[in-house]
Amino acid sequence: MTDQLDIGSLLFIAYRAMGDRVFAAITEAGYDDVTMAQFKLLQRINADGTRLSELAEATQVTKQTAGYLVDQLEAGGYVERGPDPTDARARLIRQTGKAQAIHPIAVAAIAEIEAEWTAHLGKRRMDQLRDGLARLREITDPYLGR
Amino acid sequence: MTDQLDIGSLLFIAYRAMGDRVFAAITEAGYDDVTMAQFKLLQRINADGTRLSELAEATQVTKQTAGYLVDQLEAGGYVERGPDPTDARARLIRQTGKAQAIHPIAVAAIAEIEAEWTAHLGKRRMDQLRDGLARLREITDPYLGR
DNA sequence: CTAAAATAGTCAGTCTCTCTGACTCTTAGA
DNA sequence: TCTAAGAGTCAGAGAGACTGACTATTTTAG
Repeated sequence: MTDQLDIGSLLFIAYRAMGDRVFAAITEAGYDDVTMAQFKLLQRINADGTRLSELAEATQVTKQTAGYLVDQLEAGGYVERGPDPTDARARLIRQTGKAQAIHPIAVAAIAEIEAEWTAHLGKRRMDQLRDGLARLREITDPYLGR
Repeated sequence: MTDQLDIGSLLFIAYRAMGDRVFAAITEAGYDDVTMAQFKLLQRINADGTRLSELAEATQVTKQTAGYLVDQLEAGGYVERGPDPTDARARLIRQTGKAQAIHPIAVAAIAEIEAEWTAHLGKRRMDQLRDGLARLREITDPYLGR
């Protein structure tokens, strides 16, 4: 059972390996008050601002959980809540400059890890892996039905 | 940022999609007292019995966390703790028949999801995906250095 | 046009998982 | 032998996730 893992466990092992290292890079760069859960949420906020419900759906947590994480990000100065001009019930969550500064750090860490993975798998297999995962997202990302 | 996700997020989305469904299948089959965290641990117990430290390392949690989960699995009748004949400090954790009965349910659920994924990607791309992930495990699974 | 239903978000409470730190018991090494 | 390392447990704390109940606004149906 240990040697022949299912594809789900294989996905998790790779995800975890990358996630831990990207997160470590961000922490080491001085952003040590952002947690993994907060960072995942941050990644799903787009430039025009994103609603709490959308973030909750994208990250597959309840609105309450998303609200809890946004509270913390707001307290840390990473996001701002503003009104949504099209709907007075809703509020738009936007990244601040502080949050945007994290982006290049994450990108650099990801590039480094991807380079290691490419060195191990070879460029062709790495491209196939990325392509397969991107296509799979079409049927596995609930948020893509937005 | 939402449309062009990094490979880490892509891995997570696919993992989550599979994990949720396998877990739902197990729950629906009546094993509704097993949690996701417990199931992940269960998957890493091999036929000869596995030490707590090994489980902790394989699932990337502390020994305390692994112990907490094993306590619950033991209370639910899914695992048993026995002595390790080769080392009196250690104990071997073994799956009971009840835990083994979960296995075919998980396998069936995984097969169903993989069939859907194969239908979407095509057999060639699916095989490449599985192959890529398995090879990646060589450098991303800390437990493989056992 | 108004009343009912749906949607966006918050507040309160709880539970699970995870961690750190301190401890015991056993084994292995100098 | 006796000291260091390893296996596991106990205790305490915090993060993140949930359900349920609530307010305010928008949409839909009659």
